Amino acid sequence: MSLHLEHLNPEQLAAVTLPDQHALILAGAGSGKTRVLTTRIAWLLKSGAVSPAGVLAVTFTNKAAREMLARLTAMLPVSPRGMWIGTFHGLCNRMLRAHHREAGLPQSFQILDTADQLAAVKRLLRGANVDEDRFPPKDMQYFFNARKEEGLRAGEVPVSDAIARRHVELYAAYDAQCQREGVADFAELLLRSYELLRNNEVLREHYASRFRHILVDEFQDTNRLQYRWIRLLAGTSARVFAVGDDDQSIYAFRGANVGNMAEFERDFGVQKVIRLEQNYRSHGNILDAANALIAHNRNRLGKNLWTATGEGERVRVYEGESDVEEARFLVEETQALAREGRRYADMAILYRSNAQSRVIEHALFGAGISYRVYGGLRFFERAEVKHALAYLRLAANADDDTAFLRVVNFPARGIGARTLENLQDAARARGASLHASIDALGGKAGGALAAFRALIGSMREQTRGLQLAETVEHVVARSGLVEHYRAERDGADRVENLSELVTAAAAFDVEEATAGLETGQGDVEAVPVDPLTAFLTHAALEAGEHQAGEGQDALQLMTVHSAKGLEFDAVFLTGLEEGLFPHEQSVMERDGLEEERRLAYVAITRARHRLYLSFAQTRMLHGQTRYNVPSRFFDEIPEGLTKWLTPRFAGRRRAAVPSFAPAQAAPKLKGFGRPEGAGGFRIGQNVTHNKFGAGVIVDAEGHGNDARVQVNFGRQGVKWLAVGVAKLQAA
DNA sequence: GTGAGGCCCCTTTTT
DNA sequence: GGGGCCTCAC
Repeated sequence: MSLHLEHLNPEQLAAVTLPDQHALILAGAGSGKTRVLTTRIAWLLKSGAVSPAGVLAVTFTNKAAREMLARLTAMLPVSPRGMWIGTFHGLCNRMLRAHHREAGLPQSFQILDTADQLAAVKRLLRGANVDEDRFPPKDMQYFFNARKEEGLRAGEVPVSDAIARRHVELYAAYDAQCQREGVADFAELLLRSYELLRNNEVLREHYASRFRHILVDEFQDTNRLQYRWIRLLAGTSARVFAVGDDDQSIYAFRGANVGNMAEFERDFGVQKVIRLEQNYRSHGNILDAANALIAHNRNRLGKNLWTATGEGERVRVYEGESDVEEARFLVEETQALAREGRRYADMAILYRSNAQSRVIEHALFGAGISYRVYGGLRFFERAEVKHALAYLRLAANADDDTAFLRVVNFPARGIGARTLENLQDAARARGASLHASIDALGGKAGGALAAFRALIGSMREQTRGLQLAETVEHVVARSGLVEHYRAERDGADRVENLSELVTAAAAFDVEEATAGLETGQGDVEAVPVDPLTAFLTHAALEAGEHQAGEGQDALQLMTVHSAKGLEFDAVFLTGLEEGLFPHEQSVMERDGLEEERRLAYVAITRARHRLYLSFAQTRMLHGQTRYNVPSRFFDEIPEGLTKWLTPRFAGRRRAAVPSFAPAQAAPKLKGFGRPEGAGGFRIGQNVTHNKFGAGVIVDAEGHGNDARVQVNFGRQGVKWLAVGVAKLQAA
């Protein structure tokens, strides 16, 4: 076994070879975090401190788990089987399947993804006659998940007023509905697994004595419940090795709690905090820009990245007149880089929000540059695939009401809203599932429902004993989905995806997916595995890689969030405008600006050799033109590190431009379409005012000297000024 | 019961 | 500008 310890720097080596104790590793961007994590595991095994079965390593994404597994496999002489390596949800799922009885779940319980959960919540609210304007389904979904992530069941949530009481009642009803239907949402996987360990001493002791070493990746992204789960699992004897970077915490909005890092230090009495500060990715100027920016955050554990690779090029800055101009610049510049011999796949265009990609895509498409957009719908989330999966879920468990409602009338088979309302009433009255309540309805509607029940029944019968792929093929064929989509104008892709689903089932390795689940007879963790359930679980927990364009030389487009963990030779960080980045809605939130700054930090540290920052004076967003002020983040990067490709702020007196300036959406031009309308001024023009400083005209009315213009002065506010009175000057 | 057109809203995202 | 959802007309 070759660990190549000689290639590690002193801090990395210290982390890898740390004696038997808890540790917190503050691993800066590009500091070799994954390498340290995997080498640590290999070192523990090699030194005989632990056997593979005593190791549990947990990550956030399937991708990170796969990466870790691949590196370990390459490093170890033996297969890493026996170790528990996976995502929080994957590991909790595994535990719940093994101990489903103790956890109070059916062995083949189904997992609701976010969309399934929302559908289930809507159904609940409608059934309970809840006013959806007062209790929006999305808000309720958020409420349930937030409580679960705090580890609270309905009975434990403090109630202060009537509204809160209603929330809690609905929370209880939602959980009861899930329980009745034998389904669990994502947060439930964690909470149920946590409760299982908490309430069952035998199991807790079993796992506490099994896992000697627990390693946690991206620790800054853990939420409170995940942290408590780790604490419980570690018990008093396991050692926890937590790796994270508080400066890269960008998921507070979905419950991540950076505070877990400090809490971990305290709760576990961590003796050793190791900082990995040498960056192996970026050139000096890029790193200095990142460091200078993040230094503006107050709440930091403190860390300063350095590099031995030299300062490299300056950070290039570009100002466009419009988003279209900015996109044109991106096209020209990436083409120029390509001519110099760089691969498009080594360049990335990053943006704050997905809506920004459209203009860029349009320009790239026009120029014939092949590109790949990350994010968006993934394979198992596509409507047609989810429909097919719903039929499969019903074949496995006919009481799955979410799946039932999804396809009972898709393709259309004459079962309308009225019929379903009646059926739901009947089911509620009996406390039974929809499927089990079909007999309650007679007449024509009852007949159509009975036919559907027969279809599901025959799917179940006829797939008994078949291989997984045959099962999927049979169910897809009988569902009528293929005929339905064939008849649609643009249905070809969907038909294609349905056959792709059969292929995915054939390629699905049941053995691998369930490795270690079916252990020896009498083993406490043993669990019989049904391939269909394994496949459906895989579909829910791993929505599928973004397909298409993998491996070809395509320019990479993605949000800053999805760029985390990746690196590129050249990075274009676009749309650096107040209101967009930092986003106006974040600026309002507590600690929101700091998270935006960390986001910018993550973006900047993705670049190896070359970094571009760009912004535009005007941008079309949500169908309206907005006139923007450059991002305050420009003020936070020392001038000496940058090189402006356009005149610095194009004549704007940057110093006077305030750092808080929510972007203004300009109303439709009120008879003010001509460029020189209001006393020589035009919308979008930069102006200065003696008292308010620099600003930009966002609206106007009237003509000549009677005209009034609305000016966005950023922090000084937005003012209407009479052109004839206010001494406005063109900037 | 079904499909077409109107209306609303609009960060970030993994499991 | 555009996608999802709802209402309305057949």
